[in-house]
Amino acid sequence: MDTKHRILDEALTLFSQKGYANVYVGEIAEKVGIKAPSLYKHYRNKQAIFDAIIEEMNKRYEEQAGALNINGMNPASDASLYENISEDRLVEIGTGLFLYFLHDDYTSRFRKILTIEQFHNKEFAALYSSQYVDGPFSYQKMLFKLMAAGGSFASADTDVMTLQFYSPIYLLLTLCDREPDREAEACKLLEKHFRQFGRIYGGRQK
Amino acid sequence: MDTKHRILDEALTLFSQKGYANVYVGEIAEKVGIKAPSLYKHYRNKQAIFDAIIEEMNKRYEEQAGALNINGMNPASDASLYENISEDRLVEIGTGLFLYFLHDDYTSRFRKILTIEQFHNKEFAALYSSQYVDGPFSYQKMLFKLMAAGGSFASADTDVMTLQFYSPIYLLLTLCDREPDREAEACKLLEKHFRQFGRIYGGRQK
DNA sequence: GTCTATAAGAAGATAGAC
DNA sequence: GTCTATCTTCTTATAGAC
Repeated sequence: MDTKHRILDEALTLFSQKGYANVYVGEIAEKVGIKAPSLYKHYRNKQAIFDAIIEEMNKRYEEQAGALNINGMNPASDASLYENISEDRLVEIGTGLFLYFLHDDYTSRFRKILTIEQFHNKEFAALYSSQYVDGPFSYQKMLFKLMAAGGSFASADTDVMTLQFYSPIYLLLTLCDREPDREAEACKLLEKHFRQFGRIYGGRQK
Repeated sequence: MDTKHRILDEALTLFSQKGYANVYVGEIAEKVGIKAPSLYKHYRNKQAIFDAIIEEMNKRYEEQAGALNINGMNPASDASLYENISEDRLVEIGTGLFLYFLHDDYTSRFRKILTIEQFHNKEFAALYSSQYVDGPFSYQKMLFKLMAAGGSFASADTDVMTLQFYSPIYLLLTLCDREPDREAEACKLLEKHFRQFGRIYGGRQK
């Protein structure tokens, strides 16, 4: 990894731990193994480093959407995958979503930055909501609609179903961001949630 | 309100909007209507203002517990209130919990500070979890146990029930902290959640 | 591209008059 | 208790040698 990327990487880590204002340029430089002035050969100023992180994040968001098989243009194409779904598959989807968000190297650090900076301006607030509320919601809601259509799931109000399915994932995700030691506890509770959710809303099992 | 308290109040507002590091002593002083040096007659330094906020918060936490009728020493004394409970009462409890946390003047500002500062040190992380995860959990869990004992509610796994009941409140609370404009949307969704939760777990109606 | 030296400015805090 | 003036320190950023 070249110096420019290593600066971005160390800055991302530091910003995610302390927030933008508490990280000094000299601190980033030290982690990279250079002196502060050298850093200005790669980025115009401190803000430019932060902007580059945001930009990189936006780039990865596209890829992430792809990785999660979201296809906003043609959701019907994914239908076959979810029409007939078992309770185990539900646990698998939920756990996958949880562990992906929790452990993904870049995503998890960036989520912490958004958490810290969310009240600073509306852009950050909107970005946070889009990534950790509205995005997962519309994705999950789409799945439930497909599952209901396939007959393997109850066709209750999908908004509420989605809220009840995703909210525990969200709560435990933010809990583990804050206290990583509680991951095992969270996973145990989460699996119980998925099983019970499956019992409540699950229709004909395949 | 005397100057000392007004300093605390303005500092609380500013810290909750920008975080500790982004608020300057002169800024707090300006809001109060004095010059920065005058502020040092009331508090030893900037950190002392922050510490006073934490202390005040701890004091209010006790009162809050009282307001919510938590009686850890003798939970049975509250039993009569919850033994026979209707779906409407459930909505009332949930909405009350949500609106109390969302709008309480001091609580809501302090929650934002905790949100911003939660990754700074373990004390803040523990405080956040205690106030917005473990506290509400144990309170709500106690209620469900009483309700199950009273026969008005299913006696399912109370941990999962509590998670499924409270997580949507938590998610929508953090959403409204971030985007206050979405409060109406959140309340609508929340009521649907409570009704559906009541249908799922509600036993004999009274 | 990295360094040392240093400028420029911001922010916390103190001194001492009123 | 509040003010103006000032000190000190910290932090960003630049200049210019190598």
